[in-house]
Amino acid sequence: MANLPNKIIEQISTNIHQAILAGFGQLPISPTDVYEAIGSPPNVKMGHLAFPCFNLAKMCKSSPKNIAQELVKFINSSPLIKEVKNFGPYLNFFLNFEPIGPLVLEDILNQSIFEGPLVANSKKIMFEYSQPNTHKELHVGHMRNLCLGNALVRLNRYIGNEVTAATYPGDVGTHVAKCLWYLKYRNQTPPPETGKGPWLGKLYSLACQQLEKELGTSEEEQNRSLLTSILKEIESQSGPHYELWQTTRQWSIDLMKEVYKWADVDFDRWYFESEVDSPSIMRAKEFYQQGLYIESDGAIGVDLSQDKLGFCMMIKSDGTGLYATKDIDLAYKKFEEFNLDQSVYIVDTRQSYHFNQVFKVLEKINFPHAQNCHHLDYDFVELPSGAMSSRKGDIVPLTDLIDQMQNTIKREYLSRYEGQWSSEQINETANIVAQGAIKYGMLRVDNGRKIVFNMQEWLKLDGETGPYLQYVHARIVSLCEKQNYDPKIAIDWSLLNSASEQAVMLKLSQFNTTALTAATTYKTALMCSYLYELGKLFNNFYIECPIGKASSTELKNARLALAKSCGQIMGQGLALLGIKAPNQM
RNA sequence: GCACUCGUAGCUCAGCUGGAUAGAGCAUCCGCCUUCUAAGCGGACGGUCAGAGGUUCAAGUCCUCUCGAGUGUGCCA
Repeated sequence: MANLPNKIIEQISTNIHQAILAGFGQLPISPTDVYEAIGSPPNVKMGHLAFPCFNLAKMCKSSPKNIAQELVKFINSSPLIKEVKNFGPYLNFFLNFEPIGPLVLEDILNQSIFEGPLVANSKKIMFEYSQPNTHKELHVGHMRNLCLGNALVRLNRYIGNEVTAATYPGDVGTHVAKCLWYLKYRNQTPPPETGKGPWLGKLYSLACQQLEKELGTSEEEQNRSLLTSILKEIESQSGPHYELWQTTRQWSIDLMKEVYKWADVDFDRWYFESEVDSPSIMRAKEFYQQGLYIESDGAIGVDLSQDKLGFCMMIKSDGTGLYATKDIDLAYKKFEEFNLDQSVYIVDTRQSYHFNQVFKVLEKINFPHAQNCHHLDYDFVELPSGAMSSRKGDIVPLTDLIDQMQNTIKREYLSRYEGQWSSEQINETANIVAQGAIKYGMLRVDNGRKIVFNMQEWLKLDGETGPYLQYVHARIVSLCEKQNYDPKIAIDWSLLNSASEQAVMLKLSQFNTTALTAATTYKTALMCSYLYELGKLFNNFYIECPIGKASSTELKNARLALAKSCGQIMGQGLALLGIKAPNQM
């Protein structure tokens, strides 16, 4: 059973629906329609909730203004409703906040509001995200994908879906061969004791530059044949290059694991490209024999020109496969292994054509789940100078961002705790705050918009940032501690009657709705702005409503409970974005 | 050429399936720590939502066109 995400609106909407039945008789409008139509008036002076009467007016062939005027007469009194007024075409509700205590805040305080599920039918969804190449350096661009994927996994689990998180590292291909070529035949420096992964990534861009330089020289021919033999050895899993591949591949994987650990990201399944490489060619050949694929110019593939998707090549004229070949095979594997309802690929928008081709091919070869494959595209991260390129070495390494962020946090903010806190605590806090800043920065921007990465901008931590939200949480934790918050004390919710208190309450009631929408529309930015708005409302309440010096103990307790609720939601909301919330900062 | 994405304040971005007076942050300028964390709060300044048509009772939001930016488009991934 799914819980409706907002109990206040649920009650109001049944009330409105009954009023519609009483006032206008049977109309094709359900309580759910009413529930979904309810919104907020432009300001609190006009009410807390609004029901627009436009659709109703259409059904009744009357003006929305008249409908609102009529409908207001049929609204039954309810403990939740203080006053109903018609404002032109709208029916606006002024709420009584006392019942919101037991209805919403107590569920937050005892955490039952987080228990869900929020979806009626749980789906088995796989999110494939983070597809870094081994033998290349991880850069800030990879971070957007990682943050987005992880947040969507967390959000979808929260609303009640059964989620598998998968990663698909590219551990084979010409980039690997180039890197190994340089390492073995050109490199002079020994690998460092620590940080072999980033070091290897730097060799890759040196390799590209070196190969470029040697074009047209006597070395060119030999380089080409070395690259081919490296690739062949890896494929046949034998020879010195294969062994070199194994150890260096592990260096890169270690780096990925380190970053995933830092980012608090866990994968249920690692699909390596090397794992699907040769099976995918076998499968492609079978499809060719079955007549599902055709031959064209010596290559094998599928003609998708009818669908304006050109020719999707599956086997090159030299007999090897491509990216698409592997993705076809992988699609089968995923659904077979996990019995999925839906498979989501989180890959940047440059891959849209590729996935359109792959999904169309799946459809043509009668893969039963073709319709359940979805490419979630997002625009990529670029530098002020343009797109990042590992090949040219024109990237900002992820480790640079993390290090600089942590140093800035320590220097600008945490230095004040020196002597008070242990250096472990300072480091740990810097780590968490850096995580908050980076993740929030990546998640707050809509998927369709590109991010131009500028280090100076990213190191500024005022205003709408992750640390702002973490700060709200830390303040609340400290507040509850200092004022001795006690969950067992009964609260008189009627005492919370100032505008800033009520604004926080109303916002808190919208948490699950936001989580549900963010999860199902794949828009993490919705949760980001929700939490930011909540944070601002809390800060406003914090300034306006003293707790330690409240006029009565009852008022103090009520405010403290409100603050505590806000802290719970903030902590949970940040957790759904994959962001930790420190107790002190 | 064709396809997709984007264009909202000086800069960076919100704006829920069309709904009431388009909102934040940064920057600039004022004010607020002998009171619960000033990584904070309040205020001021700042907009022909790229432009033109259209659909609608209602358009930043939907449709068409124009302009501008980006990406992709058969043997890379």
